[in-house]
Amino acid sequence: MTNLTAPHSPSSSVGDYLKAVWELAGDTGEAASTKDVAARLSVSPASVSNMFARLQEMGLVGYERYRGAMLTQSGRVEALRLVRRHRLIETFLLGHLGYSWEEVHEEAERLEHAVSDGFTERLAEFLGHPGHDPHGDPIPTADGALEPDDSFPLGESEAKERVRIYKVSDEDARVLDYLAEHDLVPGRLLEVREIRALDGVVTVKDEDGRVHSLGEPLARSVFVRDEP
Amino acid sequence: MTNLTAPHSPSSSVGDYLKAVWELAGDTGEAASTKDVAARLSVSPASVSNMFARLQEMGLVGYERYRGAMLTQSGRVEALRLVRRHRLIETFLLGHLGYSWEEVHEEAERLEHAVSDGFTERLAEFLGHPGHDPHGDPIPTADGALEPDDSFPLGESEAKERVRIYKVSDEDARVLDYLAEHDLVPGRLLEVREIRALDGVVTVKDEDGRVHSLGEPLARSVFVRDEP
DNA sequence: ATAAAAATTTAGTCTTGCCTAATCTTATAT
DNA sequence: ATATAAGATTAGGCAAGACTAAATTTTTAT
Repeated sequence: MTNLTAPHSPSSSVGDYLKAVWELAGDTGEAASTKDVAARLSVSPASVSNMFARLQEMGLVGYERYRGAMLTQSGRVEALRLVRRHRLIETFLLGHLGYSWEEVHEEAERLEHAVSDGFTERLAEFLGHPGHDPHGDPIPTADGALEPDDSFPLGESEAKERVRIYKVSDEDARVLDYLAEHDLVPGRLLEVREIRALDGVVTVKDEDGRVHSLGEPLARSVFVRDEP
Repeated sequence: MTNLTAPHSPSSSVGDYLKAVWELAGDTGEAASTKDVAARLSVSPASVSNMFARLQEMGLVGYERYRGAMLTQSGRVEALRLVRRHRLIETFLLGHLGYSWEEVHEEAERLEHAVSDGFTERLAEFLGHPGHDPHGDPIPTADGALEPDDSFPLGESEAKERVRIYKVSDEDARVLDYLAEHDLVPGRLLEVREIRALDGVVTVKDEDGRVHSLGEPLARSVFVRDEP
């Protein structure tokens, strides 16, 4: 095959696996399981076993049979390159092309394998070098540094606290749409009124004085940090 | 393989071959030869024979052994979809991301296989639905119509004619750079002063009164139309 | 402690595209 | 008209990645 991918860039499949391992096990020191990676990539477990072995050959993961895989240093770097691409592309699609939350992930997933590092950096320039994507997730820098994320779900905060929305989970597009509609977006300052243990409903007041009652699924999707 | 390409979209290789056939034989009624396609795609002739047979299976080309391939109606539609993508992407890369002529082709070539039709149309919207790419080549419409191109090389015009630059050949980036620097870009109005048969040098005067003498390689790269 | 369930790996295929080497057709030049 | 050259095709392989089915290991539940 004519190699049209950038030099040193592993194939797009390899990248998918690395990113899946990163998303599942990240920097936790845990290994990602065959089953979880298979589910995330919609691929059979057998394919994952196979790929884990190959990734180890390439020095991108540490892998022990029946124990799962964890990223090596170079695997992490490679994964973060893809994450950077993905988040920059999402930022562009949402901010400039009018994509909805629903559509954006799939397109970005496809594009992140096709663009070069050169494209990525020019896009970053075009976007004004954003530090976070529209969900609030931090964008790794070109040299692989990632802002530490010490946010926690709104559901785990305490009444009376003042918190700032750091990110919103990108798992469910409907949740995202609801939150966006109510202006519960990254950067927003909230005052926690009540955390009801009984049903997990969280009541907050936003900067404009509006009060929101969020059930457990919503409260779990909003990640906040304490505001001094 | 997880199918991440848009529905109904042939694989990226298939698209490359269709585009190559279109670029080589276009609507001329001629067939594209194995050798030419092989050279254009940097692939062995054997691979081309193989693919021609497969493309015929799929109804995308008409193919006769030892005679080459020509696009069928549906092959042409598919090729033009890719050409549309390619030209829109180039327009974006050159106009908004600061790419140079030199870099743009390769990146667009890679991207055109990764983007969906949805992306393409949103990009078109973002760009203001341009009818031509920055070289002047017409961009096929979403429904596969392509503006007829009745331009001819500057070298074949006649002295005293007033002509307008329609497009510049994208074959040689150095030529492109020279022409851009001297403002010999699509849309420019020229008055042909002299066509010297001896060495093929063409002398023109541009809208601002500047006079340019273009040797045969340059005169061959500038395509013009008669200006009434 | 052990049987059953769940997770993982191995083994064997398939498809897409590419390659080289060998053969066959067509075109060209005497 | 025919020998040679050029072009195209066939045959046989290889690699990446995916799959299913069967075998194995680990975990869980009694």
